[in-house]
Amino acid sequence: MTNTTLKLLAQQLQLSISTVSRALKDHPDISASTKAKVNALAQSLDYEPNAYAIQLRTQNSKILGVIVPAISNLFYDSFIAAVEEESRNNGYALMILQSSHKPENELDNLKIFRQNRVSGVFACLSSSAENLEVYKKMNDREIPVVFFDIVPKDNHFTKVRMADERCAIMAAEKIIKRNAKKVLAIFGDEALSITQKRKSAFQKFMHDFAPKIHCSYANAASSKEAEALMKKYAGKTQKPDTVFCMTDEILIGVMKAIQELEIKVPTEIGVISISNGFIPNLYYPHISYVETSGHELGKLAFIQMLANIKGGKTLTELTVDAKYVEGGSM
Amino acid sequence: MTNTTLKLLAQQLQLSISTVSRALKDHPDISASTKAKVNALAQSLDYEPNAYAIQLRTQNSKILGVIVPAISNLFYDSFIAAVEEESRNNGYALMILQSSHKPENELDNLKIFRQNRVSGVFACLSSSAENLEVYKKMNDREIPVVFFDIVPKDNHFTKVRMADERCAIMAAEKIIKRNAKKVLAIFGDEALSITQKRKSAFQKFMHDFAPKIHCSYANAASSKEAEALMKKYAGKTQKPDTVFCMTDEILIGVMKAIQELEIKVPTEIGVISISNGFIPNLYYPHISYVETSGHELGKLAFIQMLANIKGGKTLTELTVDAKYVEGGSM
DNA sequence: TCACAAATAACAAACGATTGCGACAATTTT
DNA sequence: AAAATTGTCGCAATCGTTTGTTATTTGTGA
Repeated sequence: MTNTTLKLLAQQLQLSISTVSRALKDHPDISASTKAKVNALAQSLDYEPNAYAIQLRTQNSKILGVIVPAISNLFYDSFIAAVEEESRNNGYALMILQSSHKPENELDNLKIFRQNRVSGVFACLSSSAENLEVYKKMNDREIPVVFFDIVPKDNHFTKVRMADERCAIMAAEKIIKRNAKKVLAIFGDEALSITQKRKSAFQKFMHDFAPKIHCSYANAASSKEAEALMKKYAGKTQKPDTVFCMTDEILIGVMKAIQELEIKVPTEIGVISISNGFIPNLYYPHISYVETSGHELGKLAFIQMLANIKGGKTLTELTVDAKYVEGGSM
Repeated sequence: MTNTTLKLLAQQLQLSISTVSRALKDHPDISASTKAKVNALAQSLDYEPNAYAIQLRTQNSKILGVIVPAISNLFYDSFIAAVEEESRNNGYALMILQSSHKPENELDNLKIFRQNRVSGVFACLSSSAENLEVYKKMNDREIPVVFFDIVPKDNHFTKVRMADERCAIMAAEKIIKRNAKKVLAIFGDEALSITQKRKSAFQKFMHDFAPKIHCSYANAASSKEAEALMKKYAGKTQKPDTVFCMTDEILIGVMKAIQELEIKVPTEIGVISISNGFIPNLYYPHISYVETSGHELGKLAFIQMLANIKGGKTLTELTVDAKYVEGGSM
């Protein structure tokens, strides 16, 4: 079946294309009776405007692009879910691509976005190497970019992220309150700015407010690494009595080690993490965590995007605040 | 900055638009020297063809649509990740929408897909009410639809899914092997065809090959429900010695109950589930499961889509086989 | 030198929708 | 009754690309 077009409707009604077009959008120039006829036929022929023709004309695609390192990720998929919801409510559709942590994919994806003339892009940097040139190119094309979660240092971009420093500090506060003596703090991929922020904030806070607590700092880029680290430290004579996990991945690895070694939580060891809550609540007792909500972040990002699209430039860095959720592991 | 178009290139080179267009795609009509000049300028002016104009001309959008009940789902997001990867490798981009289990969203989403003239749609039914009219409409428009996971009964569609009956039977086999005496089998949303298939296959198998084993069947649409069910059955005088969980959600609920009641796995109770493996491996001991890979299914779905797009109609139902993964819970 | 064929590039018509402007009637105003 | 206003609608250009057809140049053989 051939698609119904304005042309087809016009022919059948013995009207001009422009009249049909105007009738369909309730233009005052068109008489009520004509409008009725046009609408009736459009309905019965199941007319649906061709989005491509419209965008070619109007230069406005009503499509937003999203780049995440990986879709299969508890944080990002809740972010995406939120953005998708907001988008649909506002008449936008989403085009989602994953960089798989590879800069070359990131470039490819951005190219696809440019070719499809998306109205805006939500981007999460995939690597430490901030090749911001491409993003500047997007700005040249007047395609707004809203960075989320892992954002560039450069101040020329709109950014939304969790209050990373606050998260780390909240965790540190709880650790101090627990009267910990020896802490193992495991952070994520060292190259990422988000890791650096959290780590330095955590370190500074512990140093300033609890210099007597002995802290061991480590980085783990995967579950496996975290598991190995935990096992190593648990084997030492001076075992840690509290462990801090910066990400879900790390928490999973740490818990694998703890379960395998049959260390009791929270009596033998306290556990605290930064998470959206899904993983911490799978364990028993539930792991206490500082909540970072991908959902909240998604909503905020969308608001920023809309502001960017409509009102021109709004170059700011906004953060979503965190809150502590008591499990039973501290 | 205004976007570079063929027109602009043509003006600067004192050539016609058609010549520039042909030069860019290495058409034999154009001389090598002209091609070189055109390519050089296109490069330096960062020319990128307007996807909308192309699609308007060629009626081919190179965009595929995906509808899932929810993006935040361990199974679907691995499916999406796989499809996305295959798509990018084949020059397609993905438009992803979620129905949030609401039929009205499903309709809205399909409308968006039609308006954007996607080249094909991957769909997972969001409800028991199979309102297939919309999908027939897609077929009328010659937009191929590949159903995945939760598929319609109708044979006029292309479908890929897990070998649901096999999954259930494999689990049943393991339960019999374990010498279970009393089994609690919890299935998912009763209205879904996928649930019905798994349940009836499981029931029939248990009935035929182990009629002496006492089985209790139940349905749980959420984690909470599963948790409540497990607690209820654990409180009975005749406690189940084995529990089967059809989904990750159910497993999560069941494990909450088991952990809270401090029931020992696998000595006091055996646990087996159907999953992609992520959740089962978080527990200790690992939960044994029959593996259903969203990744595999995604790859298969993409192959089917490509066949549909290129070779016309291929109306078949393909299934991805499952395998049993030994944890330590049986 | 002329005719004839390649080789090269321009013309023009689509694809489907939007929109400023002008055309023509019917109606109102003076 | 002539002029101005209003209500309806059509014409035509435009967005950026593709592609069938035609026009122009260049080179070849007789």
